[in-house]
Amino acid sequence: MTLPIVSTPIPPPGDEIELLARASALAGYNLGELAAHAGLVLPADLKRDKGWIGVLLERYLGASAGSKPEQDFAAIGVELKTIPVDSRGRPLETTFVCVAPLTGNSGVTWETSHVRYKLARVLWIPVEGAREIPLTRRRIGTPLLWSPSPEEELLLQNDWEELMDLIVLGRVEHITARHGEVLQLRPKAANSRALTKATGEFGQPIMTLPRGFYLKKTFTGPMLARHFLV
DNA sequence: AACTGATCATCT
DNA sequence: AGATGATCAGTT
Repeated sequence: MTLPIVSTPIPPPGDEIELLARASALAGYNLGELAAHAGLVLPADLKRDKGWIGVLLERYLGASAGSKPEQDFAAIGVELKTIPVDSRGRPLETTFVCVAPLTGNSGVTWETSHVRYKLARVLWIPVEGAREIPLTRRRIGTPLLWSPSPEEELLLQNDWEELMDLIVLGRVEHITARHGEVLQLRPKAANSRALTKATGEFGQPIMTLPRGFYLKKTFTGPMLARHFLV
């Protein structure tokens, strides 16, 4: 297996087969090898570069880079997610999905939600994430091209509806990360001083911490496990 | 081990 | 301010 040339931006994949082939070709390489081959300087750790691995893999796979509110592979409708895993392939972190809308939610439904859109088709790439492993030696795992099963989608929908109901009812500040079986709502902000508009208990406008939807490890764990078992 | 709030970089 | 890419680190 040989690494693709990445010194020049590589074109988006034409279809899922091509995308999966590119991702599969990266499996087994470590971050030091991929960084060197791409001519990038690997950070000492991820403390100040939390999205570094995601950006690196975007580059190798031909994702439309940057911060556009679109899927990573818009043309083929696929989202890319790297997920840090332990030695047994279990997730080490929750997975950010998208920012939660805290205002203007009258009439929003699961069918039209950003969560459903983002998760409709995801290329999961596990990456060794144990902190004992130096960043340079952490290896890329086998990719998984995934869509939620009917059961998984129902779990997601139920949680999304529960959380959105609370938001609409002005109870966003009462929501904890325990609400939801598989989806949780937590801060997603530059820092604790960042505020956004929301609706309060009495329907009044309030300023609160921006929130995001995250997939719990109890969701992504079994999802990955099933894949690597089969 | 899960939860929880906080945080970092970059771009539009 | 809010989107992209997420992980850190203390507490329970």
